[in-house]
Amino acid sequence: MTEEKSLNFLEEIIEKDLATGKYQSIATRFPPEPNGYLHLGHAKSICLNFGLALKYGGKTNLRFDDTNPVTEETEYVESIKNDVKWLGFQWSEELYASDYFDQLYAFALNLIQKGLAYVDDSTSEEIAEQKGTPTQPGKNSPYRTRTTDENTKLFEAMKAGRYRDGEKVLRAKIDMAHPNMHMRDPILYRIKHARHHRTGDAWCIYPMYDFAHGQSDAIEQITHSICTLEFVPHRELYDWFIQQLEIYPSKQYEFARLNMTYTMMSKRKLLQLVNEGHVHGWDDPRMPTLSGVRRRGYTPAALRDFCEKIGVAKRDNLIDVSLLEFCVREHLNRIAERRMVVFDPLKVVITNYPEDKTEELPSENNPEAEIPTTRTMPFGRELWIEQEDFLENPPKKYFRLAPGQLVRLKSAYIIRCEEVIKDAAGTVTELRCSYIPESKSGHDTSGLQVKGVIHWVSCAHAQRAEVRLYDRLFLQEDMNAAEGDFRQHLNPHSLVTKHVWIEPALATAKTGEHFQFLRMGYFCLDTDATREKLIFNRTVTLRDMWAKAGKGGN
RNA sequence: UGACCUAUGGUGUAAUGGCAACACAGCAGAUUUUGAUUCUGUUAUUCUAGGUUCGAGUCCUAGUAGGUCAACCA
Repeated sequence: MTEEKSLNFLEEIIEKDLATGKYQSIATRFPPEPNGYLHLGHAKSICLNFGLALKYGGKTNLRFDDTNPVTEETEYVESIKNDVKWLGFQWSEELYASDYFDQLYAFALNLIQKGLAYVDDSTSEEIAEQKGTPTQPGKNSPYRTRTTDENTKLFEAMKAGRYRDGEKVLRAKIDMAHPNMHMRDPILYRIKHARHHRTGDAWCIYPMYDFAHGQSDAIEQITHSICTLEFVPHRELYDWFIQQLEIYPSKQYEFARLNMTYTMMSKRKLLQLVNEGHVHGWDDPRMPTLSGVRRRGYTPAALRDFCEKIGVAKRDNLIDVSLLEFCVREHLNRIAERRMVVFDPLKVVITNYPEDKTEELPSENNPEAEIPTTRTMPFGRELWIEQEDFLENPPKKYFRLAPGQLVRLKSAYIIRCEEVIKDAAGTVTELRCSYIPESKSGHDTSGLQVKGVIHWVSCAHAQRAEVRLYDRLFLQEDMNAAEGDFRQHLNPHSLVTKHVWIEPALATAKTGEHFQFLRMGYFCLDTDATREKLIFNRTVTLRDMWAKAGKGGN
């Protein structure tokens, strides 16, 4: 299989840079701000940055962009490291923008010396006023003409803590009429008397993103600094600092962020969902966070495959969530062991099966496995089957149980429905069936051809468990375009809890294991589960052509 | 009424001036002790108008549409 994969635009740039000898090897970085949990959008960035370095034999740093002490916490640092590792990537160095505070301060002084930065006493409102608008040029600040000496002293005083928050800022001196708003004397440093998660109280001035990011890249000699499209206008500033400071010329490249149908990726709004109790936490299995999808049962391999499949480009996109589900199913189909679980039980009594008899019937764990293994399932006279696997008046191509009709109990026998028992209200409460002894799975000499195969559990041996069924969090396909408050688009049925009957083998299920509940979907043990109370999350449903055709009823 | 980015099936992504392809989704069929998986087939695509060229999805110009930019956030 000669797989001639075409290159994405970043791979093309890198291959060219390597071919021309511009770089001997490449260096990328994944630069999250530790102010929240990572989500699927970050996964795309992680796979990109680490994937590129892996492919071209380079390195990737994990760098925390921690220049704003009031939003950042160590808790987030730990969860981010955990998520990156879980996704399957190993960073070269763990670094922090705050590692460079001394260096960044020196850079600022350098700019002041060159007459390219000044201390401004304007209020934030005044500075906003001076900026102008995209269609109108800005105005120079009255403090723009301060001398180098004055600026140096003032900036040192800012650092020394002689001013309150907001009293002064350090600004670059560029061009207040520049067509790019980011070039209109951007703020370099602001005063924040706040405790930083790593540097504590050592600093009361903190660099802005634009004054920290490119320089951090330069310090680490990042060759390809890859970020999302909204940073395109920042690139000019990024290059300007590097040029004026005469430091390593890292280059910034931008790609389109991930958008997914029925999903929202905004950190701020996700935080709102958590804080307002619409979900049960950052790791709620309905959340698009990595901790959420992990708990739900998505695998790192499936996520990496997904990131590979969605590709990388510069145009806005809205990825169909069914592609993600496809990737998850494809992986789980290979690795998940099969189990039988009855969600809505209907009792079946096999009238010609001895009351005191129990058989241990082998059932294959995974038909996809190279080396097949089996477990045994106890079979007895009384069984639970799924309510929807019986219909008193079945439509044309209904392969399941109906009065007088045959079905196979998976890995067991073929049974025939002989009698339907109902309660006073006319609800079916029990089926009395006969089994065909010669139809035993693996030793079938009955010669019967049965189209329908259903799952079951033995009443005498089945155990209880809770099952949590998840559906999309939002009803609107494109949440970026959704009108009104995003919360009004929440799906009220995104979580449905059921109490089900599980086969005995499931009693020893462990966290991190993946199962396919036959015909019901892929499941994993939830982190809330205990030995006494088993709880399973539905990771994803199975494809279901029958239900899709609307023939499943209900 | 500015600057910048983008425009290929329903959704993504390729095609690097030379036969518009791959995946998902959809539809149809075969196989199947999961109406799963697997396999086969199938529907559907270059924003518009000019230009360059033997030849344009690709290059140029203009238009149109969508997105981004005016935090002491990142």
